[in-house]
Amino acid sequence: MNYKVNGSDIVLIQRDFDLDETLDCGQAFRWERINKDSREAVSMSGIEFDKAYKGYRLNTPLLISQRKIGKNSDESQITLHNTSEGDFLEIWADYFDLETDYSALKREFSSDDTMSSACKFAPGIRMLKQDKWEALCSFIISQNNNIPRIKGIISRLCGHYGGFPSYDELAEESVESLAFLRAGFRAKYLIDAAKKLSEGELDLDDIASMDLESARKSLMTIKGVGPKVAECALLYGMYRTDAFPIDVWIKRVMAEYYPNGLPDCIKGKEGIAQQYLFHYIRNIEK
DNA sequence: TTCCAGGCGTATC
DNA sequence: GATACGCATGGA
Repeated sequence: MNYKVNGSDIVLIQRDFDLDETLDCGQAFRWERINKDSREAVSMSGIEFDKAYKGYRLNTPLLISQRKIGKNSDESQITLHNTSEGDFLEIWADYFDLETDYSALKREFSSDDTMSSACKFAPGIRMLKQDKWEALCSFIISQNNNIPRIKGIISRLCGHYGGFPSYDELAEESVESLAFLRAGFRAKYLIDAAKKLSEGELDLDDIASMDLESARKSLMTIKGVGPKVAECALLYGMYRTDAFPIDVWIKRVMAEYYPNGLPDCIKGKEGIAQQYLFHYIRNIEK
């Protein structure tokens, strides 16, 4: 992994990484695109950028920007602002999955025509390796819900606690005390998940080490966690790339392109492929 | 007004 | 095991 430390910034040259496609594609809900005249942009000490986001992994904040290099290059300069080399190596390199070669991955996927189109449509998608608890909560909230409202609920949750609450904190709450979230019927599910973890009935590190089927079953003992949410918790929170969440959009993909099942070229990486397909089907028809 | 959103619990057959 | 329905909320 190639990077430069420039004062309090970390600078890398990357292909296969677009901030819009990765941070605003429905896998994480705490990233916000910032304007060029915002307070955050000014704090970047005059560094030029095409696009920039601020957000969090659990309770670590980050400001990240992207600038295309040259006219016809597919490379970008990615800058992580106001961070440290320690946080970069311990948190962000892992979070942004920088050790994975997405060019090679997309070549493999592209032996299938639909996957080839999906990869070309958004070549800068990467899987985010999110925190287990944050991902579980996020996708409990996601059920029968739309992305802007998911973001709103999570934003109110973090605003209330001054950061993402621990499961011990959430376990103390009640449906009434969580009314400010306006999460609807999902509030009781969050509380059930928090209680099971807080009381030690479940342990997300244990679940992460289980075989896929046992991990699914274990997660689904939480009220409000069914097949889809369990699959998302495994994929986004535990980087189980063989997990394949099927929501209304992926159902459309299956019906339209894969009536006879998924292609072999995504085997073992179905979850990553799913991210390209999800983005593709949601945006091509617009 | 009705429909829908990164589903799930429950009742019923 | 399959299918039908209700569920909180808010934007289109």
